Amino acid sequence: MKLQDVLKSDVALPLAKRTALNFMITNTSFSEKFLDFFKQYDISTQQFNVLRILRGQKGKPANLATIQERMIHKNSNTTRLIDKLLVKGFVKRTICPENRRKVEIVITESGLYLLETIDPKLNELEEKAIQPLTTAEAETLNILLEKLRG
Amino acid sequence: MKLQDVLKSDVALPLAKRTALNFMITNTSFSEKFLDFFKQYDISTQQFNVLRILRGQKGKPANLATIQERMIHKNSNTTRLIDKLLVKGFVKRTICPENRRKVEIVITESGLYLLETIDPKLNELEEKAIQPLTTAEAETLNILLEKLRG
DNA sequence: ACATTACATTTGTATATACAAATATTGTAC
DNA sequence: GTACAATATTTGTATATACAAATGTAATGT
Repeated sequence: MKLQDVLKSDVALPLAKRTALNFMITNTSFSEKFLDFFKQYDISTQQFNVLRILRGQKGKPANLATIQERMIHKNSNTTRLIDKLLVKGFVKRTICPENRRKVEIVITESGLYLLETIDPKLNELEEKAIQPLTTAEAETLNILLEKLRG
Repeated sequence: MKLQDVLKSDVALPLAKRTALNFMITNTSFSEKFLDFFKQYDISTQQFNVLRILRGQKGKPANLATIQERMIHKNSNTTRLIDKLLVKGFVKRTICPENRRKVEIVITESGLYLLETIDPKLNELEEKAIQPLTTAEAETLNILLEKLRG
């Protein structure tokens, strides 16, 4: 769908504004797909990301600051996000014995199992999402996105 | 900043996953810029978009359904969003006399003035945001984004 | 040892987002 | 003209996001 169709206008926009709008619109439709996907597993995109970070720790516990640092949206409330995962039994949280200010968070068996269930389905969704692009186009997009971040 | 630096890992990711992650990360840094920008005017990105839609009506009142249809995030609560703009004096809301189920929303002088103040500054921000790309790269990005939406 | 500062997390509060249910009004079938 | 369906918006509720203030703990200087 072209930008003009979304905006219901044929006014020519300057390149910068056009790019910004195209980017936001594409992101909305893109992130909605992932939101819908995770809904069936009753977790949010952020909760999934935290579980993935914890799995990457390979058994080593992570404290809140470490998780926050690696999250895509750093401003969300990590304490309450972990609370949600605790209630669902996907993580364990204990106070760090060496430094009682810190907490140690690890992913549970149940959390690992959830990730294993999600993994192949998510791969499918990702493949499907970039389907409209050829391999070369997708590679170009990656380069442009990294450049855009500066 | 490269994807590996963000993820603090050198594991090679499949193209689809890499693209999805790159896209989300870039969008986060991108939309944060706009969020910060609008903060100084004490409105949200969505509120600004609604004001812009209303200005596009050129005096013709818009009802809620019309606004919602043209919004980028269609799922947000348009009634309460308009409430906020009402309190700030940027819009007026009256019940449509021909069909009392509908409401008629118009932008006020104060709302138009706000947009005129914001416009040039926003243009600057947009220019600055795509600065890392050459004109040709930005054009390519636009094409790829539209393709990606399908 | 005591006060001060730094650190790590939690809590409070305001707003935003998402979706379902409720309300009010209009249109339609009989 | 009354019941029922359709339309348009509002309200309720739950969760998510954003940021500041509060809490509890450890480190440092004197």
